[in-house]
Amino acid sequence: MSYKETLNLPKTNFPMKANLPLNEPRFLRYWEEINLYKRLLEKNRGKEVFILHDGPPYANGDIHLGHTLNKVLKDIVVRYHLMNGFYAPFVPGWDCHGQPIEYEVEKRLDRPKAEIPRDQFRQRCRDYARVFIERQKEEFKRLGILGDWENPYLTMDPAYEATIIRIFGRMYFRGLVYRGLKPIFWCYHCETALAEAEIEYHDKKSDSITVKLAFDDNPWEEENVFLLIWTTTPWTLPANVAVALHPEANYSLIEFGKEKYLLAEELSRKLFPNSRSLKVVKGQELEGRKVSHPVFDEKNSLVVTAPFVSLEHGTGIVHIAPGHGEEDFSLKDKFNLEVVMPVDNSGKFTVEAGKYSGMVIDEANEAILNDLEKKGLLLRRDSIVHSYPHCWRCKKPVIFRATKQWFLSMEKGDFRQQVLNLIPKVKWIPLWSINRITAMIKERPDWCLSRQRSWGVPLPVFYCQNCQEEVITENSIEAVATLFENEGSDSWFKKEADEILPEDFACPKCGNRSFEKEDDIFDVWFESGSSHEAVLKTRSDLRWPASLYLEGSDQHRGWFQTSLLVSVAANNKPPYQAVLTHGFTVDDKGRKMSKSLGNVVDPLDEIKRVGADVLRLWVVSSDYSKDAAASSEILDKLGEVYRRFRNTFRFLLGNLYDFENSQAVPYENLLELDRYALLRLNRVVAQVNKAFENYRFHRAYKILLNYFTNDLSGFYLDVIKDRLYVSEKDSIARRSAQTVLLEILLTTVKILAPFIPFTAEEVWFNLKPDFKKECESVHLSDWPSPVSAYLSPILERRWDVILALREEVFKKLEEARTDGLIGNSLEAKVVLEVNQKDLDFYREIIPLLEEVLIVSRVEVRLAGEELEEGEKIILVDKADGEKCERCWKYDRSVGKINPLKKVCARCIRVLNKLEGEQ
RNA sequence: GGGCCUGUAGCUCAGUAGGUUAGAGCGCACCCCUGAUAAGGGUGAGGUCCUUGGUUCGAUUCCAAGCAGGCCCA
Repeated sequence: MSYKETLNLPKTNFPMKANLPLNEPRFLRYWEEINLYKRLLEKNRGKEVFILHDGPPYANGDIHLGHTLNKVLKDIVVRYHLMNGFYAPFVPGWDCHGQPIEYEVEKRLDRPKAEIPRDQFRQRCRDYARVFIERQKEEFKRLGILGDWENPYLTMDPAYEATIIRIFGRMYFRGLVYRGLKPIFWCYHCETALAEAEIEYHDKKSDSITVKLAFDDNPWEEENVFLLIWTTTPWTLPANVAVALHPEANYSLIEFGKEKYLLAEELSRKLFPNSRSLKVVKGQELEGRKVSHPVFDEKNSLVVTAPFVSLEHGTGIVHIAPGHGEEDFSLKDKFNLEVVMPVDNSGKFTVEAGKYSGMVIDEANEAILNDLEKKGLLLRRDSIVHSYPHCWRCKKPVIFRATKQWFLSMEKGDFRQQVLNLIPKVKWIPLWSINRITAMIKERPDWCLSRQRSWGVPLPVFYCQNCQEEVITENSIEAVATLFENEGSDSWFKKEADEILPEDFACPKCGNRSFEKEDDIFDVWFESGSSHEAVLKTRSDLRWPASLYLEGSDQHRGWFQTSLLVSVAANNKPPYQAVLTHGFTVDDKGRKMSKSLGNVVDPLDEIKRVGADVLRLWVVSSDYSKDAAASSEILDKLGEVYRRFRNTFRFLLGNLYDFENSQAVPYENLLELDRYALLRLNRVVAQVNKAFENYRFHRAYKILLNYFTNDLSGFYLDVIKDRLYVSEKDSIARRSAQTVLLEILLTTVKILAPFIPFTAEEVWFNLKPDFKKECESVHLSDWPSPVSAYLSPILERRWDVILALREEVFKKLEEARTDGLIGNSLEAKVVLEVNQKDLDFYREIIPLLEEVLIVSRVEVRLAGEELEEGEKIILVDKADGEKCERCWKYDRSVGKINPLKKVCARCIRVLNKLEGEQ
């Protein structure tokens, strides 16, 4: 006969199989229906504010795993704060302007860009950005990211654009902004500036020349001494202002016929194998000397040193023209070099180039070489095939060319030092992050704010048509800002200067009233770097400064830095109180993800395969302070972890099917084991809370997983099955356990809610309304805090002993199992032989031990031999009596009371009661 | 090439303020159960703590160099 139907077995509709890809969208719809985000803010209105300010992703392409890592971490922070009673709005944003979108739109044009009016082109860029904003929005929502998705901030919003203008004005009036030269990629065929991404590298055959330059103030004892410079661009020689040596390298003065040459020692052996070295000096020693100019007799050239000088090609001495090279330009400040740039838009030399004026650089190349030859300065002329930048449109070689740009100065008004002083006021997580930002601020050059592109916010600068003065005044700034606020920045391209400026606006310098508009737009980093101002200060529900910025470590150069610079320049304060940095996503071998390696994990695929909650579990299981490794195998393993959490919830739910709040047992009346379970729960809550406070989510994850595995599945839930299933439904033994089960369930489902919001909500759905205290969503519930009343050192010490004993007994039971003595542990009887002093303790807890060890009987007796205190001998034997067909325990009473029923005395009592009820 | 960071079991992570046999969860192997069942339980095997030097009575831990990888520069 089966007694199964007389047991209280678990019942629940919570399925074992999650089918997250199919079910998660249901919860998304539900959250939208109940307007969860708004409700959460309502709940905490007026409470302490916590602002996590979202760093805007670029509005291009689908989200990848890096976005996933970033936004899930943010979401956990936000949800944690919301459940903890903080007013924690989360306004997501997008970075909308910029070259990549412009490039994509340009690629899709059916006619040349020049034939399309600027505002129409910009409209296409705007449409393009919109498409991806909508796409990414849905993708982020699908990940379970909670936020104000109805009202995200966009850097292309008119109000946002207006803020950019006003901030620029503030920085300008503070004297931090100036106009200067800087070399950029330039295609003189298309007559346009090019961005890095518009450059293709192809092999090109170039001249490779070695030029002799005499020392102006010959420091050598020898006569006829020349320094040998090497270059592949003779046409840049008119712009020469310096020659650079490597500071650490050795330079050798060698004898060649009647002349003596100076060049890098290791290269001299290659170029002049049979020559004699007269002297060797370090590059450093020659710094500050002057040599004759390669082109203009009346000028000279300064000897400088630079670590980028190559000792692999040429002579180890390079010609420096800050107007035509980025590296060359970088030496400008250190050596106070002039930026000479005698080339116009079409690649023609200007009057500045003297006799070469009017020549296109290619013709000039020949002329310059001829002149060098005539003067006897051209030592060698070869050609070289090297990788050289080419224009993506016309495919012709491009040049580097200095043009007028707008800069934020790091030095004016002691700005750099001001920023450096403010860095320590921010909390940087992890700690090393402060070193990185500090080093970068220390070293960074002036910030070039201007770009020669179409898709962005125009620089609000006017130029007087009469005196050429650059005009930026309070009035002009406000006029532009207001215009952008009302009509967006496209209006800049639709209107003439006089339509934008106030009516009787006159040049402050000459009084003239006609102006031209600046053609350049802002660097997009300036736009995103202004977000704290454009978003936090303009929305009534937000607050400046932000409580936290949370981004990948690359943002030390990017957003962390640009935001800091903008904020200090405009407000004299950092825009954030704390900055949290995370690593990058890599594959399971620690390598970066790339299509060519074939190791890319696509979050959208994984959502369809394993679900967002499993993906979120991956985020949480990774230590974000280093790189996060992902692969489908790693995610599969997290699927296993997920099932542990899920099945435990299922068990908890199943055993509460007949429980009501009114049946809860007061703490004082709980069985000891159940009180101990509450104690453990509270230890876990305390540990988890500490981990959350320090943003150590992977620690919280581990604590919880260990708790579910060891404390719950491996111990408490396993042990109390007997009580739950076998005892009378309404017995105190059962209700005591259920009381604690409910507490465990409610506590853990809340704590796990930020990690796995979908599953937590699914659990919540399966809870009786009675348990939920009218919370329609687990996310609207309050975060659990530890209950100190549940902690008891005495109880804890007692159970340390019991659990240690349990471990020892389990080893013995396993031996018995291997020997074939028992199978199920209920087939066993455990005999403990102990020291006289321990006898009472163990005798007293025999019933507890029988339950905790899940054996049919425990006997305790005095050991026959001498034992130390605490020492014991554990014996395992087959249990006496017969197996009770109801509770499966072995007992001598089985079949004794009623020979027809093979059940034990305890079960008879329950059965009689049940029959009596019927 | 430079700055910052990372490197502990197959995987994800603890840990050692320098000191007996370096831990956990997962995975794996073997076993039990069949009343959490495409579940649950038990036991166990896995480690030159990246490498090499140095400091020390003693180094996975401190120092230096190197290797591998990541981010940012050049």
